[in-house]
Amino acid sequence: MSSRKWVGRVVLYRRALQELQAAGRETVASAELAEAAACTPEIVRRDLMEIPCSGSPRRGYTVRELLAGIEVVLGASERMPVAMVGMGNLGRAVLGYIASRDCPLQLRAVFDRAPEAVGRDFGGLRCHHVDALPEVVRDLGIRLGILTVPGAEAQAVADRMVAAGITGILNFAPARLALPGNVTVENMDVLTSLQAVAWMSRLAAISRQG
Amino acid sequence: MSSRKWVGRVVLYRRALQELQAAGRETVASAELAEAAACTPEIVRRDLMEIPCSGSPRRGYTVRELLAGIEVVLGASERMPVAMVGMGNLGRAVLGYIASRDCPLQLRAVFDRAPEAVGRDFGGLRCHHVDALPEVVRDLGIRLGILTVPGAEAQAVADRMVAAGITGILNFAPARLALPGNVTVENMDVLTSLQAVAWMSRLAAISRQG
DNA sequence: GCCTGTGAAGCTATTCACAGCT
DNA sequence: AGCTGTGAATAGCTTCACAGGC
Repeated sequence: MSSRKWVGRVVLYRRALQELQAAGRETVASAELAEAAACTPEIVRRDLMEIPCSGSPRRGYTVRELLAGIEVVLGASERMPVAMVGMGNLGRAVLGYIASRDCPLQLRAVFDRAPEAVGRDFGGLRCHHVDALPEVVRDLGIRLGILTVPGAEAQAVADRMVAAGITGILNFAPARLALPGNVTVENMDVLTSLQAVAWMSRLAAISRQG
Repeated sequence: MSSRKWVGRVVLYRRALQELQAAGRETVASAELAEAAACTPEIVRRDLMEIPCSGSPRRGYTVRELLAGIEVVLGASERMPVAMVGMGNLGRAVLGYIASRDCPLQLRAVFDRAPEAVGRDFGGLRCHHVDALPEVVRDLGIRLGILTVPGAEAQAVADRMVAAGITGILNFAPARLALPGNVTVENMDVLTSLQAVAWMSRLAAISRQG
């Protein structure tokens, strides 16, 4: 039951729990977490069966215990190192997200190809030329990469990432990468998602009136 | 069978077909489209059952016919108008995607709250103050919105979008929006996806060695 | 009374298998 | 021989229903 969907929801539970903890709350019911993750209480309870914790009837789950359990399972305490290639608008925007407090990953190296970007400082990291990717990634033992380069360059850069030892890629380019099966790819395809909302909302409108 | 997943794949077929057409190809097999969309030939063939087209054995599908069929079904020829709120790094990055040739949607209005952004030109559009959202969206008949504001402001801005008549939102803020059921929301949650790749790739590594 | 934990049913999406056409 | 089109089987996820504890 540790599927992609499961992780996505658990990350949302974690986020909600952090807010609850900051607000001083001690316990929480599955229904409340369900609201935060836009799912049902049953799903929440099933998801939490994979987490070392137990809720008590009438009171719900202990915020502190649940949060600790989630962080153990997700390995959130490890601050896994990440590399990013492509420091345009998008790269800099993503940089902002990763710097946010509740991100359990740590950006350790950034790369670009453009001479005006190389050597510059981004979020405290000096931008390397993308040719340095193999050494840097290997030296720092980085396994995770974020791809924020233009679509035409995505495949080539991804190949170099994989050659350097990266096994997980968050791909923002509007292209499906062809990579070995042992590499996990998550696509953040803005154009596809935008067309999907357009279609889904139109569909909803049609089925409502029809 | 016109689900969210279906649209996502059809958009990818469309993209692949455009490239094939540009390259002068006349026919294409389901296996080739499957590769482009990272799925199986069977899925492609089932997906295409919703499209007005027919493949012929031994030759496959006619690129031109299939492309035309997809554009009819997706309504890609309409150039549906879109509004965007939040013109920071992220907003400007997304602007670049939407301007790309194969995006069948048209950005018609952009908004921000910051005085230094309001009045500025972004991709040929003069940035409005977010307070003008109701009139502008209503006047232009916009139904689709892109939310690229910081997480803390996302819910408030989304509420205003919905009040102004928007029924589909592409949400980049790391927060689940609470909106009426008739509004379609697609979440592009960078932090969640990043943690998902981290987990999935770690899981793959464990199951490979274990 | 209220909330958790979970078997069982139901649903959706994908894969298998293969008939049919050119 | 090669590729489409599709019934049937399967797998995965979600919802239903309810027993059990505080």
